[in-house]
Amino acid sequence: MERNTIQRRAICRVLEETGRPLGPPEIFEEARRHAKGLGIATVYRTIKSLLGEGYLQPVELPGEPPRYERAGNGHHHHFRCNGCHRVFDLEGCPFAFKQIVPKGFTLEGHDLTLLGRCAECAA
Amino acid sequence: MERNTIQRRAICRVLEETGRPLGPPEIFEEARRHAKGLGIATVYRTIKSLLGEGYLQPVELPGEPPRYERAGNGHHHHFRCNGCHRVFDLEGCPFAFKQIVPKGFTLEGHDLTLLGRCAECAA
DNA sequence: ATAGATGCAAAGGGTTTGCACTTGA
DNA sequence: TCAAGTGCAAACCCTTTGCATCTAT
Repeated sequence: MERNTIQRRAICRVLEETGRPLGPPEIFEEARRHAKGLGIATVYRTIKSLLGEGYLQPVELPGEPPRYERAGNGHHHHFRCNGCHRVFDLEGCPFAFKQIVPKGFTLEGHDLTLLGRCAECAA
Repeated sequence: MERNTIQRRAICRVLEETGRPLGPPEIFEEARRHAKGLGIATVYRTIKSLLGEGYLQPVELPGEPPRYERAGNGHHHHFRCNGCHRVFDLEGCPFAFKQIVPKGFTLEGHDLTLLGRCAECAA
């Protein structure tokens, strides 16, 4: 992936503008509007390439297919709305997870997802 | 699912004896040893049935296919070993997640997975 | 001009379903 | 006995890959 193609620009633009983690189908739908005839295979290939470049990072939520967001926002977690199923970034992680780790186990990382209703869906 | 078949007994037994969340392939492999000729479709069908009965509950970890464990152990979280990739139950959840929820959002639940090395793999 | 990128269609991998056969009650 | 349950194979869905064509440089 070295060329600056219409398809690649469209995909990056969607991810920039949306500002929240998106899955391949969502990216496909949106990017297609800026790149007529876009194929789903190109979306998958471009995501893979952008991951390799460090432009994107995967957002894996329990029980859901992977989403992707712009990399470089530091350590953070996510909130998934039970109403619209959109995913939002959360800031801060002031939790001492080590206290529930069994003896002998070594803690190397963690994944936290909060669930509920976003501001729009709570209303 | 009303009959007490060899296949069903084998599947339940594996889940009982292992005591940690298992995925369909893992269940299939083990249960096959107690039920010759067991088909993978039966594993999926039986899991679905056992979920419906409340005998099993799903364990969804980020970026991984679903596992299943016996239901009824109350609220808890999981630890996935980066060495052997097995998943263990954790006890306790003394965390105030609400403090990182944005204004206007309503918190209804959470998923927490700790990652690291189990006692065996840490050694 | 030409290697990289794309679109289409076919192939993969995991899960579900249709159907004839088997089996528990 | 006979409907629930099973095994097999085909169908599905999402993702990846092969290949001829297109295109950014």
